[in-house]
Amino acid sequence: MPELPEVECLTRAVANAAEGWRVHSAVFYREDLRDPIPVASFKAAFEGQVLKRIHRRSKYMIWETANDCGLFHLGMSGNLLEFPEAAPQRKHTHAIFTLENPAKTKKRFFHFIDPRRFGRINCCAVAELGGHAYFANLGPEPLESADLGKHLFKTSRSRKVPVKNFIMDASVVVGVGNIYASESLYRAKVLPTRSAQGLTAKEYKAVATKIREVLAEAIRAGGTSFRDYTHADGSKGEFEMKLGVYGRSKKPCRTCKTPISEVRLAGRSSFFCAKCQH
DNA sequence: CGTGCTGTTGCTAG
DNA sequence: ACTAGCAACAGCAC
Repeated sequence: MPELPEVECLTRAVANAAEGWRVHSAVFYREDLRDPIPVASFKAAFEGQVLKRIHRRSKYMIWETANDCGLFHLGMSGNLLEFPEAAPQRKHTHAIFTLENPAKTKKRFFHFIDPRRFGRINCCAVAELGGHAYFANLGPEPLESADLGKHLFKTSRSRKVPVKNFIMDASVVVGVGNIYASESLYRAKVLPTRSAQGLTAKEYKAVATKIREVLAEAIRAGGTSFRDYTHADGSKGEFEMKLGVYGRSKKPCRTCKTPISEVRLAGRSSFFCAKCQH
């Protein structure tokens, strides 16, 4: 499920349900995700502690207690869903976090599910968060970076990779995954195949504006642009973002009716309109 | 049955 | 400094 808008929406939902609640227990069913889960440290850090703040950085959800951070990445197929059950409800449930309200009258169960196991669950001290390997080499948050266009232009001067790969590089800017990379370049009217160093400052300003716009719009739509994004009850969310080009190979461009083109860039499907984008 | 895709990211070799 | 290629995995469309 994960690009930035999906992680942002999920993080807000979890924050609403879990901030101020105490971690009663963290149970792990397997620890061989992309990185091994440090089960003992995680349990030692979190069990019995109150979740003070739940937020997002890049595509990581971060759970903060007074001293520790839990780090969750959903990889390509991960989800963190609330169920009314303390026992696994899905085949690929790898961890269950039982939370308790301050009065100890209610419990909530969050299930970490990830069929492909590209996700991550890790932890570190609050004081070490910024220097953690997951965060040490990240570019700015697009939604918090008002001068993103200037940043992209400056950073791209010696980069020959296709601009689509450039904006997907998390050390350049975080949170632009495969879908929204195609979408923002389509809106900015820039071909994804162009060399990053070939774009002008003006073009990067447009690219930056559209990255921010498309991510904000996807968040507003509830992060439901994905084919298999579902809530715990199986519902899809109330509305779905209308994608301009992603997955629309050979279908008419929504602006000029030209059939949408598809190419592979760095092994990833990439979509564009050969007439609208230059 | 196989084959070739799929939302991520970081390592490797060049 | 920069880049392409690949690896990790399960599920699904064909």
